[in-house]
Amino acid sequence: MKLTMYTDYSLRVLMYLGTRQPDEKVQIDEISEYYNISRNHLTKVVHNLAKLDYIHTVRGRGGGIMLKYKPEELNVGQIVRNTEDNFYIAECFRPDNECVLTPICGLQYVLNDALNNYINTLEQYTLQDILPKALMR
Amino acid sequence: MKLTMYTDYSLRVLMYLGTRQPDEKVQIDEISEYYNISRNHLTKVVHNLAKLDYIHTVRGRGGGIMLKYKPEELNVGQIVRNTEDNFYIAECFRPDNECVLTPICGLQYVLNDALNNYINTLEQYTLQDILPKALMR
DNA sequence: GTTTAAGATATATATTTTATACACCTTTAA
DNA sequence: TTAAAGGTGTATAAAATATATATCTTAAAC
Repeated sequence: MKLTMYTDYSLRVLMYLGTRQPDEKVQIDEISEYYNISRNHLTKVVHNLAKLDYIHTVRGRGGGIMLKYKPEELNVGQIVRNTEDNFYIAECFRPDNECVLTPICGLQYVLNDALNNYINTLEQYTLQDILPKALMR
Repeated sequence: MKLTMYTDYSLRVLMYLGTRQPDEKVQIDEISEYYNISRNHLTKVVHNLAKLDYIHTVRGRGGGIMLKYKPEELNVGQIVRNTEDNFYIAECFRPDNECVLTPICGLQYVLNDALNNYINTLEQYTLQDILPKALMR
């Protein structure tokens, strides 16, 4: 059971931006070098974060990215829910489910209950809570 | 975020056995046909369940497998914890972790908290609770 | 108005993880 | 001795995930 790198990287980008001044523009290159992640891959993560309305991107010379909200306004649970796309805990959660038990078994209910508690826990935290305790340069 | 088929199949085998009489031997072939899963693959799952002490296997002619404990004595959370081997939620949980944030960021604590609540929820259920409401033949 | 520095996007490739297949071994009751 | 059962190791396939390549678009600076 693990989250995708996509979610992992999304959180890291937001954390990176969260240590900066609210209106400070940061370049993707800087972040990719800091984490040692390919620039192209990170660009996609960043693009997705912009689509999700978490960050503001500015194209062209002098551009960069910045948080659109304050760290204490960004909920970790929401971020994970939005960036993680695969919540098919077991076969019975998939669209192509072929398990013959599905109509009569109680597993789905139980796994759903657990997953809800997982997300609910994450929702008790904001980006501010997980921010590194040092400025990242 | 999902469990491996290994865990999924393990639960299914236990559920299958749980609908039978306590001392009734069931063959792997029967289960693999019921679920449409390869016999060889299921054999490994079964073997693992035996190692984990959940089932009793009897080799040789007239053999088969059966639950070693009553369904109400088997905890779903324990089963998942024991059959699922990959709980590396994010890179910072892996032995080969290279994330530079690790020493200073609060993500691990938060993800751990959530995972604990996930497992704790599952631990509130027994095999009896998820058993199919019909006998499987 | 051309150059340069930034993000955007589509497609292809590689890597890793997960699942399955194949082949053969061991055990034990009939 | 045979047949029916589980056990085991290795190889292969499939799926999911991550990365690389290449090229495009935008906009400030000169």
